[in-house]
Amino acid sequence: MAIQDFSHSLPMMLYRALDAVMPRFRRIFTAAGLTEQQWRVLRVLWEHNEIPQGALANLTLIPPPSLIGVLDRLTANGLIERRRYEGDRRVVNVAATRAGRRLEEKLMPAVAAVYAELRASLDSETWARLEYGLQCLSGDTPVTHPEKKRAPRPRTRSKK
Amino acid sequence: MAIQDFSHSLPMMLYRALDAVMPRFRRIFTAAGLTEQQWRVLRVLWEHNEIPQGALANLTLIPPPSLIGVLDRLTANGLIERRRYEGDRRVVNVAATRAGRRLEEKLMPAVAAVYAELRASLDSETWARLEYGLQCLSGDTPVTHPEKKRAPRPRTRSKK
DNA sequence: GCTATTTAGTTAATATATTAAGTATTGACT
DNA sequence: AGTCAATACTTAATATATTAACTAAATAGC
Repeated sequence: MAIQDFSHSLPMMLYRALDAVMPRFRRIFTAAGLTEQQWRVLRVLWEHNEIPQGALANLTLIPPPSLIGVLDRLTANGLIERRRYEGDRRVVNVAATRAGRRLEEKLMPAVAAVYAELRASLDSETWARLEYGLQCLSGDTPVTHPEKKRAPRPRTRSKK
Repeated sequence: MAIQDFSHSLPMMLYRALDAVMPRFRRIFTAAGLTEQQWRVLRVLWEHNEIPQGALANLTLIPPPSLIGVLDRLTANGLIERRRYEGDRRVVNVAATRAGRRLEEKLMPAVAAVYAELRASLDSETWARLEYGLQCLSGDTPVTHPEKKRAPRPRTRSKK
């Protein structure tokens, strides 16, 4: 018996989930002339006014060599700007321009709506367990366990 | 208050999970001179002796325009071959050559080992719930519910 | 029988991913 | 101060993704 059907392997299930989920979002920002990676960069810049390029690569999951081109095109479109950090001249900081920031109000409502719709398509139990499993895979220590809600911390025992 | 922290959005969690999981597999088949997409094609061909290109695109999640090039390179390396199907001359069937099939015995053991290792890194409960959640997202009616069993629904493969 | 439409595959243009190598700074060390 | 290694980014080469348009073969309708 085969070790595992390829289509039901975890990586393929992850890819299929993304394939099912992303198109709905993509429609929104491609309509605004953005690619998915450009969207990710802006999304991060709205949360961090100014951020070094390396940190941006980590948060967007865009590999540094790819990020170069993404930032080039965003710069060409006047949505971001790069500023060399004087404290360490190897570092390039990135920030959204006013035009870049304006896109937040223009696009976030639609994206948030799709996200709410997506979330509503699963019951909250399934959603929570899914997030938990994904965090485990990512090596990200989850804070909440889907099953046992962490009891409100007992006052008598402070240490584990 | 922000609707949702970008880094904890479901799409980014899915991407991070893949980023965490894939490198371990990738090392194995890049060592054999295969890219990830080439690997996926072969993986499917080992399960289906001969398969039309469209079905191959669906199973590998490689978009048809990309598949062209992937198959070109696999053909150039003597690992697969394309045969036009005489019953419907629009169809191109793809099959692994002997050299392509030989790679299965060469690579599967290592891949299976990594997969077992991956699976062992989560407890089986978490794993089952993760799979369930991913199937829900993919619009794939799950056959097993992590908690309660459910009757399978008739399943139609819709694209788009 | 002939046309319009659909299907399976392909090509083209632009944007990204992947890997390796290269550059400029910085920091550590002798 | 001078060398070496590490850091942050960049460039280069090849492989894929995405979208639209295009071809050939099959099918539906009339």
